[in-house]
Amino acid sequence: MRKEKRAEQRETLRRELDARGAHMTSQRAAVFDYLGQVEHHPSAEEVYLAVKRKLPKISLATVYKNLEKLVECGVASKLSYGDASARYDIRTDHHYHTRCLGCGSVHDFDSAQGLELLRQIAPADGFTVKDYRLELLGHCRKCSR
Amino acid sequence: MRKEKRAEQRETLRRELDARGAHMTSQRAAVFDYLGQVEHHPSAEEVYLAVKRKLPKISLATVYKNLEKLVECGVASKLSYGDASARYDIRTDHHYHTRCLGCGSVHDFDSAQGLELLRQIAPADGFTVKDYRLELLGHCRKCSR
DNA sequence: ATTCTTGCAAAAGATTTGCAAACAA
DNA sequence: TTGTTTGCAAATCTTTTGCAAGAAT
Repeated sequence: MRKEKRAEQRETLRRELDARGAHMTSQRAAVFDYLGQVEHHPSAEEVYLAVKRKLPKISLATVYKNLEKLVECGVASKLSYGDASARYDIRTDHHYHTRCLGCGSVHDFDSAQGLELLRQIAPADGFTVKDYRLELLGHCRKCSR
Repeated sequence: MRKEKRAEQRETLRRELDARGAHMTSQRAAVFDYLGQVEHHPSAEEVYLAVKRKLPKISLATVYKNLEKLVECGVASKLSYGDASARYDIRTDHHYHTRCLGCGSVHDFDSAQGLELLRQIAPADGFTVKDYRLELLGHCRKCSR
């Protein structure tokens, strides 16, 4: 990822933290940066192990607290719809996920017409749709052989 | 639900159990029947509490084991994409769910054109789509006031 | 100076497992 | 009779919480 992009993301984070009277800490920044660096959507455990390499003293509880804070600030989202642990995603714009039935990996995919098509699927009877969650289950390139 | 339908479901269960050398027990039947009776998608805990009224000696572990076995037999499915505990659903045909952001309830909804529309959303690059999971988040009739 | 965050350990909630006795085939 | 299932308790896994010390504003 380009440097400008990272700086821009950091600014957004700072703004959102300020708006809530929250502080910026090295642990929080590290968790945030890691989410921004990886292509996939890691579990809290994975974030912990990764950030630990830079900040050996960090605890798993701190990682959980920070992930929750990031979601609260709207700079990350939690993908709880898996079988095991929750995954975290730095994107908050509308997109969907693929989940490999072989290795369990979760990845993004975008669809230009997606939202429009989903709107056509919406039910009527009294339910007000606020958001869509779409996950494609199948096999990734590696696992399909 | 009509009696014939219940009997038909039981037959399917029996067939699938036999095919796997599994046994039919009163606990297993009770768990299965409860799933077939309710309109919503209960958690293991709820199934446990309900079945306990008929079989006071049943344990939560047994309920978990049976729910897993039913999924394994293809006569129920597990809806793990929530924030808290998993939900179980006796339907295995293709349909979708609504999840209320207010009360957390999960319900079915069918869509005639759904599958066709979803196919149009599918990504290309090396991912083989086996199934779709679509959940609509919003507010049910009760919670939207 | 004040408020927030950290790290630790303990707690909590959901689910799984080991095992001897009970049950279904 | 043989293999499966049950019920119990203990174990496991993920996530949350209480709290005193440390860091950010």
